[in-house]
Amino acid sequence: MQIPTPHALAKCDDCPIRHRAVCARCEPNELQSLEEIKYYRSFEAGQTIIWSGDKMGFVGSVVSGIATLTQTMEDGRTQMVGLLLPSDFVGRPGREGAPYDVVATTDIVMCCFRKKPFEQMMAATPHIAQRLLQMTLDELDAAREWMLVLGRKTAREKIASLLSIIARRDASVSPNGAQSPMVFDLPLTREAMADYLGLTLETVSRQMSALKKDGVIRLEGKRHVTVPDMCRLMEEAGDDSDGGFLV
Amino acid sequence: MQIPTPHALAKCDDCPIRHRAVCARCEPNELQSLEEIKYYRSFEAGQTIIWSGDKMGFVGSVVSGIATLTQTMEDGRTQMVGLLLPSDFVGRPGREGAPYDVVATTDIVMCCFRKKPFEQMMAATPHIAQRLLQMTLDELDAAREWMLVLGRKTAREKIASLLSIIARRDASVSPNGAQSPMVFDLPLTREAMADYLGLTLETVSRQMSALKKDGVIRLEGKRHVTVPDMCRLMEEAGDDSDGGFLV
DNA sequence: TGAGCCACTTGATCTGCGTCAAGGTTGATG
DNA sequence: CATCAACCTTGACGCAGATCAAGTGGCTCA
Repeated sequence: MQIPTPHALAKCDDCPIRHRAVCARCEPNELQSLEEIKYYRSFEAGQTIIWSGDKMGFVGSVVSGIATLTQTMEDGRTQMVGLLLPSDFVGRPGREGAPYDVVATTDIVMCCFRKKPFEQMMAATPHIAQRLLQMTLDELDAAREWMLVLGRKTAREKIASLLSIIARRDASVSPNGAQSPMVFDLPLTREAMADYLGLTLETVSRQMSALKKDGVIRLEGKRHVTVPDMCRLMEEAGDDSDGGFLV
Repeated sequence: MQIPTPHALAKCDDCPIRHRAVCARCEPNELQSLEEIKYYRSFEAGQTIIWSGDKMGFVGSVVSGIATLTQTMEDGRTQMVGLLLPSDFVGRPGREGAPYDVVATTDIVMCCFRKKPFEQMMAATPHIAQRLLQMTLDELDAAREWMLVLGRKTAREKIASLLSIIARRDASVSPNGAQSPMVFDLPLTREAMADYLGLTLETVSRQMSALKKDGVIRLEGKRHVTVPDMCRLMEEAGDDSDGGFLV
């Protein structure tokens, strides 16, 4: 597994893997401080990174791989409440415990900072707190957008919404951008998709088949998706918004 | 309408109406700067405070009354994504437009700061950005808790969850705290409850009747609710969490 | 080569909630 | 006091999606 250079991670928006908590505008001595408290952790697919309620001694960014945030009721019903893709930030400066399980769904590498020193640094470096505020506002927007999906959309619209989010998120990373046709690999099992969408895995499977039959998507194997026409997909999602920041 | 004194609003956690964006720890000159950019606005029940997409030139706190954040699809389906009760913060420092409609559901008074000067002040006063970050994390937790409600709970559980949230929120304000039996007035119509819960108003009405028949709640009129046993209500809500910060 | 497992698909049936429709209650207004 | 409009309740019925169940394809491992 190749680890990106510290330098690349210290950059922000203009870097393919944006370590968005910190920023190219940092002074050299700030970057130096970050270097000193930085380390890498990797997890295998299926491993739980943090259990709900546990203390979380670090904050960090996803370097590669996928993780999910999930909540579980006593009787086992689960709802995914967040999807962490590369460059996404994890952690809650100023908070003790984690409010939900964080689970690696693929092998994953994270770039972490020990929490205490990071918090001290945040207190001393105003623009880091402001940057985190902006990122948290983004997450809040995504969560609220998702509330509309969960509360008001049909199963077919839910699937189309999820595909559209993953496709767009993928496009923002890939070198050729948002070209039709879009091609990507689903990072989630049918069950994980169901947990994200408040559906059962059978319904997910049926709706995927229906979208395929209707030519909205093509499927090679179970995970490799081709979207011949993104506009069509977004219509199916009931999405008029021209691509708000979703996940 | 009696307006609270500026002094009360400038306090934070220990104040009954916590103007949580600022804080008792502010220096006198910071408070003075806040005074200079502060003003009050009131709206009538039903009035839209901000339309989705419009520029929002202020940030502020709810002083009295209730407002909702709602998202709407082209075909008219709507989902409430936030409920603003007294002391809640509205606004997105560093952002231009509003991502959803903000609607007054009762007559409402807000204490506002013009956005530009507030942002400047935030840049100059690190602890304000940190305080806003904490508040935004709270909102994010609430939104994610709500995703579980929307995605996985039954209609009956949804209603019980909403009642439990409002009751607890009410208790944290009222002088006698969370005593059983709890008594409060629903600040929402059946339709607004439905929009919050991803249900129809008929289903809300039916489930309210069912909870009443089963003795979980008592109703005088349509809005005045008595909860003889909060534990019972929280069981109905499927809530094991001992009262996380929800709305 | 075959056994076993996992992720997924597909079918049959059931049910919770939406939809449509008909009242009931309350409070404001002339 | 009558009228009207919100707001709410209740019933009958239908359907989207859950549930239960059987089967498929591809992978690993012996």
